[in-house]
Amino acid sequence: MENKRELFQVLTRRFGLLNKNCCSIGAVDISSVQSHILYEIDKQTSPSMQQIAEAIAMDITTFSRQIQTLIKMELVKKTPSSADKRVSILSLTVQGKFVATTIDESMNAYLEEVFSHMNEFERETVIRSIKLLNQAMSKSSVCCTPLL
Amino acid sequence: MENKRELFQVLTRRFGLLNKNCCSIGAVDISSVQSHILYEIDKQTSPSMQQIAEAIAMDITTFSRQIQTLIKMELVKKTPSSADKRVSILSLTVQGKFVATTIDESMNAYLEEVFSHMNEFERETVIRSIKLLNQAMSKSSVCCTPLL
DNA sequence: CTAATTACTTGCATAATGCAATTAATTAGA
DNA sequence: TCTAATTAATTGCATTATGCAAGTAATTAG
Repeated sequence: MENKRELFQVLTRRFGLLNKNCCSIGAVDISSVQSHILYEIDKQTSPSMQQIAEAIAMDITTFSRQIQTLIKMELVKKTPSSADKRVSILSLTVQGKFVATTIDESMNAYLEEVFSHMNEFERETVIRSIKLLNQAMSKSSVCCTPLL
Repeated sequence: MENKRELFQVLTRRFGLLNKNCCSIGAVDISSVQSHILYEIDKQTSPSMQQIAEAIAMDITTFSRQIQTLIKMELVKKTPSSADKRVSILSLTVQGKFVATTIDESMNAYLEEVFSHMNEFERETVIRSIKLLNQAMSKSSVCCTPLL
C-alpha cells in the first residue's frame, strides 16, 4: 500500500494555493478564510453566527471579528433574530452575493481547467472518489468534526 | 456535471482539520506549516532554504523566521554550504527526525482510519484518483506553482 | 575590479488566532 | 416569580504569522 501521507501532503499544498489565488475580485480582496465564510452564508438559510462558525470549524471569537470585517466591507449583513435577541442572523449583501458568486465561478473555472488535463473517464472517477473521500472523512472519528 | 467547487470546498476544509490535529507530539507542539517544513526537509537531500521555501510555496522571509523558530526548538539544523557561503543547508536534528517520523506515522494512521470506511475497491480508486488529481494540478497553469 | 545578482536576514506594519473575561438575553429550578 | 445557570456574541489581551522594503554578505558577470 502506498504512502498516503505523501499523496495528501502534496494535494493539501496545491489546494492551499488554489484557494489563495482565487479570492480577489476587482477591487475587493478577500482572504481564503473569508471566502469560506461567504460561501457558507450563501449556502445556509438564515444562519446564526454559531452555525457558520461551527460549519467552518472556526473559533467563535475569531469568527466574530471576521464578520465585523466583512460587514465593514459591505459584503455581509447582521440582523438580530426576532425569536432570540442574543442571536444574529447572517446574510450576504447584494455586493456580497456578487462576490460569492464570482468567486464560485472562478473557482469552478480553475477546477475545470485542472480537470481538462484528464479524459472523461478519469474525470468521472476522480469526482466519484472525492465524494467517497468526503463521506469517509465524515464517518471518521479522528477528524473533520464540522459535519456536513 | 456536478458542482466541483462544493466538493472541493468541503474536502479542503476537512483537510485543514486533519492537518491541524496532527501535529502535537508529546511536549512538542508544531503548527501545520511547520510540519510541512519538517516533511520537506526530511524528503529532500541537503536542501537550501530557497529550495524548501519554494517547495512549500512560502515567502522566503516568513520561511526564514519559521526556520529560526524550528532551530530554537532544536528540530532543525542550519549548516553553511562550503560551496557557496551564502547558502544554508537545512537538516533535521535527531529530535527533528523523530518528530517528523512520528507525525508521518500519526498522519498515516489517521488516513488509514479514514480509508477504513471504504472497501478495497474504493480505496484503490480513491488513491488512483488523488494521483490523477495531483498530476492534473501539476499540469495546470492556474495554480500550484510549487512543482512536484 | 566594479556592478549586478543572489541567499538570506531584519524592520516594520498588519492580520489572524484563541483563551479569558464581559455583556445581554434566555431558560431552569426553587 | 425571582434568582441562578446557560447561551450567543463581543472585547481585551498576548501571541504568532505574514509579506513588503531595505539591508548584509557572498558570488558572478562584464
